[in-house]
Amino acid sequence: MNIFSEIRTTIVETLDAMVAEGELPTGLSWGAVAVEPPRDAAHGDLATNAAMVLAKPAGRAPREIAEALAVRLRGESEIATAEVAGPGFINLRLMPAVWHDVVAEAIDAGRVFGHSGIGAGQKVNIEYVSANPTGPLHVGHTRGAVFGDALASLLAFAGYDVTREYYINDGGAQVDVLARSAFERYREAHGLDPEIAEGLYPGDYLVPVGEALKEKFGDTLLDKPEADWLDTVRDFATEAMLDLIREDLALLGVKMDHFFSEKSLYGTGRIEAAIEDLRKKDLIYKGTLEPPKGKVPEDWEPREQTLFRSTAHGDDVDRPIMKSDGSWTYFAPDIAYHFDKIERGYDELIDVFGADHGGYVKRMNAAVAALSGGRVPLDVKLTQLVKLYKNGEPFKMSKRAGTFITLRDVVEQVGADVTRFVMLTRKNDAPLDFDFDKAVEQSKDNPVFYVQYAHARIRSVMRKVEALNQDYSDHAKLEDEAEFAVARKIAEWPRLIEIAARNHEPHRVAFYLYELASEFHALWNKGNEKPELRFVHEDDPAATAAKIALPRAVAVVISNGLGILGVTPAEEMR
RNA sequence: GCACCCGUAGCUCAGCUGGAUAGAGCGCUGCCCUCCGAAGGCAGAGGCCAGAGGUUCGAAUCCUCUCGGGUGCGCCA
Repeated sequence: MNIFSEIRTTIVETLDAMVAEGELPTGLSWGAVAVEPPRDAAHGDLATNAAMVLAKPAGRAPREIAEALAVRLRGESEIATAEVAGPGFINLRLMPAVWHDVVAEAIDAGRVFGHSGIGAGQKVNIEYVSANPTGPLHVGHTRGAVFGDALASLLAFAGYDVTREYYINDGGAQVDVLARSAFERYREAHGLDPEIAEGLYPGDYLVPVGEALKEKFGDTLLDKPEADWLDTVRDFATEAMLDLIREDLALLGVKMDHFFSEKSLYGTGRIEAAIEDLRKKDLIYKGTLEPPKGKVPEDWEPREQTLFRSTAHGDDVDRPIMKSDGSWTYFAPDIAYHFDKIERGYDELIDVFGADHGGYVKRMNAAVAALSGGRVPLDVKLTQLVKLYKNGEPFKMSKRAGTFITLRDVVEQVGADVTRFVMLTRKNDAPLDFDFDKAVEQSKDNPVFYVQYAHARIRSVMRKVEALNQDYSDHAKLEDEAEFAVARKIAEWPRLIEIAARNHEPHRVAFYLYELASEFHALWNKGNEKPELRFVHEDDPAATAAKIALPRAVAVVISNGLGILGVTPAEEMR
């Protein structure tokens, strides 16, 4: 049940009646008619812009339409008052019974409260993390992982059929570098001095890989030329890194449905097939690119390359898909990968990249548009940098100094729940400050705590009620403005889900939960002055039954919201 | 040089695809515990929404330009 869409339906039906009775001209469209929470709660529970958007097409003054519409709306059973205000808004107040029903429905629906049909079972593929399998995940990946995972949960909650996917970049030069780095650790395991040349990965997370290589291969690889061991070591090390990454993701509570290997595209004709598809659409040609303006690379020289005509689909320049030596650029398997996703029948694709990959958005969009013939939309979400702080001081990361912060470091220090929530307290495309100390602070400055605290308070109350053995029903009896404020906020939940899902913005859920918690804490505190607003009345079971429903409904929504964010609701604060 | 993202209270940020007098938190000022968890709550002060034009009943939101910050720009992924 979504109050806003229900009332909108009522309004549209009323407008239809006005047309039928000649009060409005025929041929009007209701598309722009919106029902929203008013900016100022003093205006009412809901507001509609119907009169203003219809004024021009109907050729009537907005306030005139508003008055006529308001008169009719006052006759509706859910509507208590309908007032015309400002340039032609109609402010509505709903009958108390409506809010009582909202509370009852939240409790009754439980974990499916807020589920939406807007997804309509459409298949969405969301690709995230996709870090190179060359080492453990770091903080930047953490944000992408949390964002992608929460977005996936949000879309599933909104009725989409979601696949969570990780693209393994195991086909390029960087996994060869990994192999050489691991080989040095393998030599080290045999008591030889490792030569970690410039450009190799120096991290000691490869030490165990070297030992495992020794375990498996003994000294049989030791004196062989690189050409003999490269494939073997690369596959071994890549698999080890993937295990590491899977462990890291598990620490965060992220579980992928599918890992897709770039390497699996090579030697199977799949890249060629994707490129052939583009070629048929006359989007592949040989040509020479202009050097980039401004910053020309030192070794620039014009080369003829095989190019994808991405400019035909909105890119700024055409992009090379083949190197001058005839091998594919990274972009070619990327095209093939997205072609594969399209062929798997997804209705919509989402890619979550780090902001430093912003330059690829247009070409990916161009590729997907071309390959799917415009059928499949691709939304690329970029996650901005995470700046780490400790005690309010910026925390400098340096691979050399060994102060490189990994996902594991963060989760071990503050926990997965806190990590996830904090990562979602900012829009994905805004930089995020992450302060280790503030993240675990138990005060209202800390939104994680603040929301958890509200839930814990409710659980505490419920334990008390259960101990009293009092009966309680789903039906609330709301009297005070603070109670209605909480109920109104609960009623916004289904609408919020739709907005957040439509915009691919899970951070909205985090902000909403903060607001809901705030309304709840305010009501709780009001119980200090007005004992009748308290939830538990030890000697009056009827009063308890009337008051306990609202906090139960709040707990349902917080629990559902945190569930989308991947955060466990707290039973108590310790 | 070009493209993308960003610019909102002293600070950190929301702002529901164009709505009313632009909202929170921190910080500042003043209040509230014989009471289910005060680990909270209430109230006050604080704004030319970077700037200038434009679109219309109406702009923080859409378009153009300017200024300022970030990111990226062939044979690395």
